[in-house]
Amino acid sequence: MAEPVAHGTDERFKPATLKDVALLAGVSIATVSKALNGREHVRAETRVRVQHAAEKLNFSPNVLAQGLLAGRTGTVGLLTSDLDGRFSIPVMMGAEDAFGSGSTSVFLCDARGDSIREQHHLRALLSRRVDGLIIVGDTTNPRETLGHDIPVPVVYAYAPSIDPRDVSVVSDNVGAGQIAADHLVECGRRRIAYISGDVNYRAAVERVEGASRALSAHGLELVGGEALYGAWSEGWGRGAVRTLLARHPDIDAILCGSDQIARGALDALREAGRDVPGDIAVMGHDNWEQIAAQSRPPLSTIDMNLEQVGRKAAHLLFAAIDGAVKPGVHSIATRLVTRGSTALAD
Amino acid sequence: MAEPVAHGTDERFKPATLKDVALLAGVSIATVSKALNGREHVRAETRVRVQHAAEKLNFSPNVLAQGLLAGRTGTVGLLTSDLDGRFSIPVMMGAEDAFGSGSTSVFLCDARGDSIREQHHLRALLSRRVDGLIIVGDTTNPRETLGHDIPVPVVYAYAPSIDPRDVSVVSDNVGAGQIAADHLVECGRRRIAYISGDVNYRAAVERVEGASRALSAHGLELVGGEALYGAWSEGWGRGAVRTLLARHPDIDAILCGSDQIARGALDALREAGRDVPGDIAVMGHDNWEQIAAQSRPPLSTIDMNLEQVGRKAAHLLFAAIDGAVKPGVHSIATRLVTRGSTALAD
DNA sequence: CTGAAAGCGCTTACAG
DNA sequence: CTGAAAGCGCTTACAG
Repeated sequence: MAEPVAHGTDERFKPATLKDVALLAGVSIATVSKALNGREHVRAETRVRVQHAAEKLNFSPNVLAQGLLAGRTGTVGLLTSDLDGRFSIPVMMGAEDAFGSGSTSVFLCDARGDSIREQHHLRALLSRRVDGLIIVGDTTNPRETLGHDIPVPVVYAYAPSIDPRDVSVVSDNVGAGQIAADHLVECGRRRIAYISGDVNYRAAVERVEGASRALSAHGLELVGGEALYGAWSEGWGRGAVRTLLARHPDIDAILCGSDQIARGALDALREAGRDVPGDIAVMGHDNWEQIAAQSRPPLSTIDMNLEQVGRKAAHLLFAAIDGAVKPGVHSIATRLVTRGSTALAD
Repeated sequence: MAEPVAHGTDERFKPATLKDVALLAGVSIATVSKALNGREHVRAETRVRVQHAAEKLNFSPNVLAQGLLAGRTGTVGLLTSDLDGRFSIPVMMGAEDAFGSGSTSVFLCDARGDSIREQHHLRALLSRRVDGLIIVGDTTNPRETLGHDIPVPVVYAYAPSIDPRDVSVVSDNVGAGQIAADHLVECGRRRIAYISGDVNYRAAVERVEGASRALSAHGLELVGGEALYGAWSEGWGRGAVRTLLARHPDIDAILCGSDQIARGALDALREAGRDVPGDIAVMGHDNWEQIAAQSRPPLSTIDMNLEQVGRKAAHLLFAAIDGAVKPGVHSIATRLVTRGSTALAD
């Protein structure tokens, strides 16, 4: 039985090159290139012989060399500030999916919210001659631009660039608030309170804005006249519910700025002996599966379609690589997901 | 004011090359190369002149061309089957961190658990002449090997390869169970029950095994003689607690196979009127921040040090690229994280 | 239909 | 100390 030996640099054979294939097939490397790339002016018989030789040698073309010639590498950089985040990951998945199913490979760089590290990665990516860049933010708040002296197209995803001349893709948070409020009204609710998250997040404010706008359209307004802002936590959700029940015991729905807040709200309502959805309906935002599906009752919420944000960013980047693209902020529609917490009482 | 025009392929200037720098500095491209790379045999004065020219042209060497010469690209492939997962992401973060802070760039590929897609990505990665590969699994269960006719070194992370001739890095799940049980015993608990997850997961079984072993060392055993296996969900945690309280009302601690299960257990205990940690201590596994820190009380748990798993995988890959590496499974120690749910009753 | 040659951007012996 | 030449692996006009 052979000793299990790990590969070392020395023993490892180099991959076959055009030259090797040419030698084996008994033709020139130019002919091999043409035969393998489906170019015309190659005799069918020759082409087959070359293909056999290539297969036998397990030949796969060196994409670096091709890229050097073509002036295009077929690579893009995905520069995130937060590999950790629940929100940036789905955006990256969408982008990876859009690129990876084609012949574009993506370089992953995590700047960890540090602009020094971002510059480092940016330089490395440009040295590798990526064809374009996607910048994935860690919050919905606008971020500073990378500038306009970068020699390749750039698309900002999730967090838009603060500079309107850049191309950005975001979820439609105003629309999300509207959809949520409309759903509650359709479920027959009229006394709707809003427990929002951290007021410093644009998403928090925009979702409230959308909800208020939708209620106005129905001749309604938020209970208490405005949303309660706090933190993106279950604790805040629980606390806010207690406040709310004391001040407005007759509410029939609570719209929350996030699923985590909603989860806290559900727990506090249950502990206060209020029935959901019979007595009070509850909704969240984000469609964080692990939270929303596991709450009691399961939570109706808004899916921000983050994978779509990533896919759209990828497509815009392709377009920009191929030519000009209209700058500005592209907004992706969100989607209602109904679960038990807003079930109709029929 | 200038019209905001997005870059198109045509108008975009090509990055400067050695030739451009040579022209500007009035020397040959060979001299530029030597000057910029700190090679000797260049007059100090000349070197400075070249450096100035390079700066002026914003020159950054084309790493593709360098790689073509060197036979090394300074890139690695990170092939995951599950970009979605709470567990694979931290592993990837660790690997990205270890590579990215050096001069290695990482290609991200998500196979989405599909072996066709995995083969597709594998081929693409090899065409790009990556120097090595890290395969990140989606569960702790061993996965099939990629084989041994791959021309670059491969390291498996999180999910080990089923083939002992491969190099794998995993968290020490047996050790995790031991640490958890030891902690409960140190907190003065003696009647410890175990609510595990899905029995088909190796991690579930190994954690139980570690806990049982640690208890034996203290002359104890699990309440009921064995662990309760179920699902990785809060619902299972709640249900199992009810069963447990009915059968063994005198337990003083519950060790759970995951934080999610523990979260369910905590909720059920509260609703049954049992005090945690006064009456019963509760522990989880995974240190899933969002769950563990937000439970009532906050949850003591075991951190699986997944970033370390990723970092270790990166270092092993480096070693393998530079020469031979001892095959086998490398196990990363886990770490106790104490919060309120096991606070000492003093 | 086939192949020799030039060239993508770089580095490295080797002459001068 | 400096530069002309060869070569990494490929593709693309251009001769034959």
